[in-house]
Amino acid sequence: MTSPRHVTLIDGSGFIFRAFHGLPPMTRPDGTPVNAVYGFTTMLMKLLSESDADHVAVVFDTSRKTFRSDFYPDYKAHRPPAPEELVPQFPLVRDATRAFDVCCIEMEGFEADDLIATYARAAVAQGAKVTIVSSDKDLMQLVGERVQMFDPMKNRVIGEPEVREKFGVGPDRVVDVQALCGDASDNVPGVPGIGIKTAAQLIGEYGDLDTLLARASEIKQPKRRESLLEHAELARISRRLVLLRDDVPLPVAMDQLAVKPVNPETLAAFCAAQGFRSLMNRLNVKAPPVATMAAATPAALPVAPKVETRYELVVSEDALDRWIAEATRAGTVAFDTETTGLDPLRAQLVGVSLSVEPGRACYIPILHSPPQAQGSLDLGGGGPAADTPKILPAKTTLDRLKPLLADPAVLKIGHNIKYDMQILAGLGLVLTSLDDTMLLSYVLDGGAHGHGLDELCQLHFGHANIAFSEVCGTGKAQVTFDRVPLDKALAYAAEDADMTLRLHRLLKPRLLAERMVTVYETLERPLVPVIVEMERAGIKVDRAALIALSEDFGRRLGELENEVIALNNGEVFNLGSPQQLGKVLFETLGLPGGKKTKTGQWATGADVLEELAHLHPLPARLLDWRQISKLKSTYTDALVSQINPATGRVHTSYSLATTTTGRLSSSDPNLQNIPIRTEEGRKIRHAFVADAGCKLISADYSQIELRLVAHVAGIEGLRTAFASGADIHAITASQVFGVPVEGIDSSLRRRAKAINFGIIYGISPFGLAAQLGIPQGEAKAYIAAYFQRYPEIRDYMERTKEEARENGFVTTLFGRKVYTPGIKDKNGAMRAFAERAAINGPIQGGAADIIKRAMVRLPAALKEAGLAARMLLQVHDELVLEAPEAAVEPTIAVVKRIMEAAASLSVPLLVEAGAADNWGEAH
DNA sequence: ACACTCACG
DNA sequence: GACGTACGTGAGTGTA
Repeated sequence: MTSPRHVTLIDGSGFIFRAFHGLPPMTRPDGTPVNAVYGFTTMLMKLLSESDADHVAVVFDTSRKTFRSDFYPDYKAHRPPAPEELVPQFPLVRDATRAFDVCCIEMEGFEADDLIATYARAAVAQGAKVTIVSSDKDLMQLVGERVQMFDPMKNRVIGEPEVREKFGVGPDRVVDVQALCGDASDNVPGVPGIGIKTAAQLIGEYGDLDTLLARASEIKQPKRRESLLEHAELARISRRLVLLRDDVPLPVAMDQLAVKPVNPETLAAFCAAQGFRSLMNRLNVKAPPVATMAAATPAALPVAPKVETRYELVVSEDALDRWIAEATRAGTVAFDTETTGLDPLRAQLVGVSLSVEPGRACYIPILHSPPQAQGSLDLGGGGPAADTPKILPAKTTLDRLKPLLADPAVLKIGHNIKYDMQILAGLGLVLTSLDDTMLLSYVLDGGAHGHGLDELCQLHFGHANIAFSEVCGTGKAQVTFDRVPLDKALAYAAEDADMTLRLHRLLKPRLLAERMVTVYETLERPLVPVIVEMERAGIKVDRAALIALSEDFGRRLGELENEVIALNNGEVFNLGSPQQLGKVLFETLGLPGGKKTKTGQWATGADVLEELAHLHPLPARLLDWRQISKLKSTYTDALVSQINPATGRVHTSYSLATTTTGRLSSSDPNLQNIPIRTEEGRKIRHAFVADAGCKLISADYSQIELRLVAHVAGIEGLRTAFASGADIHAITASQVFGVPVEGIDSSLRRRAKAINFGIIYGISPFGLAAQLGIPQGEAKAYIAAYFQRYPEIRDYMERTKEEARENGFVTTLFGRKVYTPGIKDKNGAMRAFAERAAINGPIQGGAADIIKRAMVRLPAALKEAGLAARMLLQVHDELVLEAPEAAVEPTIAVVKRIMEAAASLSVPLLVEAGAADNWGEAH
């Protein structure tokens, strides 16, 4: 480890903005704007090739919230949000940095400038020379004997003379001048009436700011004197704002900044993915062929519904090569896989279809057995075997497809491409550069309709796709796709690829037009590979423990059943039948207070049975029976049967395009509703265990939805409550009921908690009354008291409802649309329902955005920290990871950091994390 | 296929 | 004054 001689620190965030505004718009073949990325990449390339620096880092801002905004909330507060076209470029610039194998440095709570100051000081202390690549005047205070700045856009070095020219004083007095003249763009106040010239003159005369302020009364000009005397404190605050911290703990050690040789292949892959062909030529690496941008850019107009179709069955090497070449030339190809089943871990790849222009597609069979001679049923013309052409060997096909799939310069479009990636991953094939028409539809029209391929084709093109059942049959007669005759397989599979391409041309241009680029590019698309890894990882369950639990539950069900039957005077009935139970309770036993459901049946829900429990012993027994029965059938029995024999783990499937709010959903099995609320249920959670030598880590956001309420609705009382870090429900109780926090008992706290939750759900007196078991009038009074104490919540609710009425949707803080159908329904109940959903939308959806962002960022952060931990599960506000036992502590630190920094709100985000051998104890 | 119930956030 | 309500999911069971 040699000490650095020349350290170059690049102000990444500053550069992005200047490049964005300074360069003409450029887009990638898929429509993503990349002009700032291009500018950054060329700058970095030039710098690395021309500079003699031996240590380099690119430093970024993380969020707006820094230690400065803590003591001066207006600091940089009135900056408009970044332009829509710039947002997707932020992560790409970091990708660019990594493609050069250069360190990205950022730290929550500090600006890039503070980190630069810190590294500069450390470098000088080690005897090195420092170059700061930036033109930001805020960094000029750092210039000195061994520190210079370089403006990469103007190709100009900034040393002491240049600083003097700008500020009229030397670098050591720059902060004093800035403190006086302020900075409108950063909201640094300064002293009113004093500009840069006067400031320089004053500092020149008095030496420094403190002396000037102390002797301000000596100033001759009356206005200037009064202003300085009156605003001395403002000047001191301003100095604190502009003075850079150079004592930040170094997030990355200096020696990590050492320049490494660039791997041309990594760099070429990155450039290819961005469509930077000229840069690849400069790199002297063989560029994967890419079509011209014009040819690859999707047509902006909807595709005519009726296009003549030409579908080709690919059974020769020539034809296969021709299709692959065409896809490569086009730079964009729709892609679909056909398999033997729905479970991607067990299904086998049967064939692949491709499409590069509407109406034209091919199907490449990979695993087709000739239709089995099904006795005498096969009566077709000349017999199937005779006209079944020979298909290419699977290995040939896969070997040829592999480079196409891995080629970052060719965009692969799929519909629910997660599934295809799973299938390919099972064969050791990697798919890079992807788009997903299901996710495009979801971000554009989530909540308006479903996002299945068939549904979308019907909706957008009035086209009915060939039904799967038509090809494979239904029920007992259903066959797997490998048994489908090739002509039918071609018609079905090629149509899917064709339609996927058409949908892409229709939907992708809408992203920019409807301002959904950010949601799609930063939350949805990058999540796909992350989810693929999670699903493939699965989670280990203790089979023996579940079986033992199941047996235990079975015994107790038998006992409870006997008791219930005895209580029904020995009259046998099916405990699982709500209909029979209703008759027993309200007819045979004649218990009072029966309610009917909307279909006229006796209602027998848990709330009803709890009411009845004090009149008769049977309902309580039945509640116990129901609980155990649910646990046994839905969890212990079902989970055991879901264990994948090959991995010994359960692999859920996450749906990315199901919910109306942006949440994920989990199925087959659903691992987002594993019991926890009751003692018996928790035992099931204990059966989710870590692999040998590992621990499970559970990290969950504390009160994320309520924090979002405080932030989105701007509720001052809640914000300060969260900032204090104390028990939020107790504080709410104290504020709403007017009792000091020490006087809050569990009952008051429980009521406050129910109101807090009610707010999230779009509160109503009826709902709150039902939740708390109190009269509606009382609930109404609570709500009134809450509104009184937190008046901003009422504005938020009205504002949100109005937004929904105006647009038909509401939006989350990341810009996701949540549709609110029924908001103008003439039926009052329907409308009220839509209104509550509208109020809930930005809250639940915002929380979903935040955890998605954390999930997208986490894998790289773990990798960067050299940690082998992997994400296994997401449960809306919780992430479950598996980590080697020895690495638990550092893993928790990274997970916490990434999750808490996933959004910067006006309230802190808090993540609580624990580790144990099983999920029950880790939580 | 639908209703009901209940597991989770 | 009555309507029917907490928001978002998925799964198992019974019934038609």
